[in-house]
Amino acid sequence: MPRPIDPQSAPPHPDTAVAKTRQEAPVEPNDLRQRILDTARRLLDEQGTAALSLREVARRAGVTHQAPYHHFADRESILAELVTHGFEELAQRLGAANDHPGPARGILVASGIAYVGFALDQPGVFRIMFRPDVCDPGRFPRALAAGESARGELQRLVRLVHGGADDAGLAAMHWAQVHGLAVLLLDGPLGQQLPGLPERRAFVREAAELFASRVLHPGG
Amino acid sequence: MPRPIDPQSAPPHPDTAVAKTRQEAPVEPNDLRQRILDTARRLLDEQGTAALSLREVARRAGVTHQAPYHHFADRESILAELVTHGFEELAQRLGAANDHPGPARGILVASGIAYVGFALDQPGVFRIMFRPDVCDPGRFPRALAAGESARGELQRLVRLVHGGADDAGLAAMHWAQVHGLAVLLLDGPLGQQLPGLPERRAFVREAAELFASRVLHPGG
DNA sequence: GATGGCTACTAGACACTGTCAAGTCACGCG
DNA sequence: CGCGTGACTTGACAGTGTCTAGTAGCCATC
Repeated sequence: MPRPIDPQSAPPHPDTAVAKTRQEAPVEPNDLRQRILDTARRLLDEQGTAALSLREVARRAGVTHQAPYHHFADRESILAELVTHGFEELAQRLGAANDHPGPARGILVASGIAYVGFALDQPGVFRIMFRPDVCDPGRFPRALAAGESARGELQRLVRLVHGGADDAGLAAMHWAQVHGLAVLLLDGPLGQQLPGLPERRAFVREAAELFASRVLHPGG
Repeated sequence: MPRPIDPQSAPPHPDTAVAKTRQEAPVEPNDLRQRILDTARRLLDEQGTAALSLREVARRAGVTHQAPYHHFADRESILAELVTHGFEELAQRLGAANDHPGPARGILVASGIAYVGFALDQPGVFRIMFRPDVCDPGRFPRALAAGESARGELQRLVRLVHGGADDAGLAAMHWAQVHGLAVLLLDGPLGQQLPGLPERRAFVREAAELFASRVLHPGG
């Protein structure tokens, strides 16, 4: 009874011999698991969630359609792993922006650029990171935890920028701003208007500066 | 050769006799087309895009799995029709908010509430309105046009609120704010935090007021 | 009143999908 | 040597979107 691996548990890490003396694959350090993840991420970027089929992933990885099931419980588990990694990287990028020295305004702009930059760099993963129907947070606590770590960085940003204030409304406003910008650039009208990546990045910087100038020195 | 209906073309509107003297269905004013759309919308709200199957729609509508193909070219066409209606309703709601008498601040708040309110009222449709992989704007010009009409209302809002200014950056900032708020409330951490609809509406009002107060009286 | 076309379906098939169950094959260990 | 186990393969099943062929009822026309 070769039970499939539990979702989100650590990989078996079996140190299985690298030199498997296979004929077809010259190098292949064994990790089909990693190859599956990479292939899935590429397919996600190219064609979107709906088009991502486990069988296509297996085909591109050069194995049969059932091989992925030895490393992942089901399709959702693969996506959940990508989502988890995505949130971890997002948190790291936001953290780096927050650690940037300088005035609050610079931190704010850097953070916005980091958030939207992540979305532009990894559109496929970003698109499924906020979709409970694709990756149910209840089923995948590790993904949830990674998401909350990213959220923690955003709250740290708010404290840094607003002089220690820990206002939920302020935090929501910042998150909504960067998230909305990312979504509209990826899939909304802003994206249709700005097809090239460099233009998009320039626009993000501009928008972040505008937002910072409006939000940091309120008058009302 | 009973060609299926062109995508996004007007329905045939055949005025086919209401009194079809069917035994099973007592009333049924014939429009299977409308029933399909209603059923699809309900399924979309309940289970999301991935779970929406044409066959399930047909089953719930009490017809065979091929009946929908007489009214829609394919699955995507059904979704595109829902998206089109969604953008039309969104534009109408935004227009009503813009027409509201009173100061700029009130208009701004009403517009934000209208946008996010639409997302909260029609989550299933809202979720697919900004996903080109679900409804390709190139294939469905009517959906694209409806989207641009909503966008026009948002630009009108910017002009109303910022004294005639027609700044693309300002418009993007506003749209990103309300869109991000909607997405995070529906599928993001804000939604997990605020499970009930009344709390969500209250939060939206609060966030809109905060945003308005910050944005309308900048200091930088 | 029979004919033919039309609309609005039904019925069957196909390739494709995710997933379950059962094999297979090399390897390490007693 | 046998035996379990990890890493697959093979085969099957139900469910899906969509293509192709029908067919039942209505309409105007000859």
